[in-house]
Amino acid sequence: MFDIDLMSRVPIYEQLYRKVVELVIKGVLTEQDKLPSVRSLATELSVNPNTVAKAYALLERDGIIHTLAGRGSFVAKPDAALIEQHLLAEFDTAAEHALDAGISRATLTERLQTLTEPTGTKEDNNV
Amino acid sequence: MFDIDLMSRVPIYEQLYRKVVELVIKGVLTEQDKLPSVRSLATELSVNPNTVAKAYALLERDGIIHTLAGRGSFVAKPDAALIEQHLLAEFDTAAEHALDAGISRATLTERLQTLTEPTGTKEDNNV
DNA sequence: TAAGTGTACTATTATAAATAATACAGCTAT
DNA sequence: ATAGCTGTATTATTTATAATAGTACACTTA
Repeated sequence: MFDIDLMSRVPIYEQLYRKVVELVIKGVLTEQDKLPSVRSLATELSVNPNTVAKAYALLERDGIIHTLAGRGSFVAKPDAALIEQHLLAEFDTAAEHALDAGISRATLTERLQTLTEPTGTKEDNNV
Repeated sequence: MFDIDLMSRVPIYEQLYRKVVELVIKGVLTEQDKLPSVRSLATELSVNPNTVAKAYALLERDGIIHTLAGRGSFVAKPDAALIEQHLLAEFDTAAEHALDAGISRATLTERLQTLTEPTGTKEDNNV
């Protein structure tokens, strides 16, 4: 579920951050879902509790999760607009790079139509 | 020309690598163009010669540039197909992430049409 | 009260990028 | 030939930061 790559150049705490964001985006984690405790997740991943705590702190800072002292961390009300904005920005960047390199808009448009539909990660409610 | 960000998390040698690739893609650097010498570029960037040498070694390894011992480093025959493949792969990834998040294909297609034309980096031969 | 929660703090270790200082071999122009 | 460029290679050191380790505190729940 929260599998990470210890060999990656991107820090573990950042991998965890992205993983949670991804799970929220895909609807696997929804509002008020409880995240694993800092200590339990650290144990599961064979990682230091501080590392998990750092990831949770960043998620809290960015409003992805919220924390109740002594109770745990929970998924906050997802800000769909924010997430969409982020994904569109990444899309724009990639598209602009391609355009700058001389790849035609038509080529990208065609390509866009051929991409596979999303896989059933969102509980298959997209029929 | 080869400006880099010393504060970035991405290593200087990798920034240099990407910069050269970008300049080749945009046509600013073309076949047989001579790159600055390891020592001169290192001085210009206030960076250690070893760092520039590492970037050049990677560029050589990937066939972006070639080296004549004692003469210097020169831009190799650009493999346009390879570059295009790389850019399209990045485009696909960004698009798929957006689709996975529930953003519609139509939204992305529309967005693609509104993106600005490439700026005049390619010597304005794109009229 | 006991056990679990997040948080905070300091100190230490591990890793990798970057630096520093040389040395070597090939080319080029004088 | 020689001086001054080129790229390359090597070793050691410094620096930055991620990750670990250990502890303590305040809160909540059973």
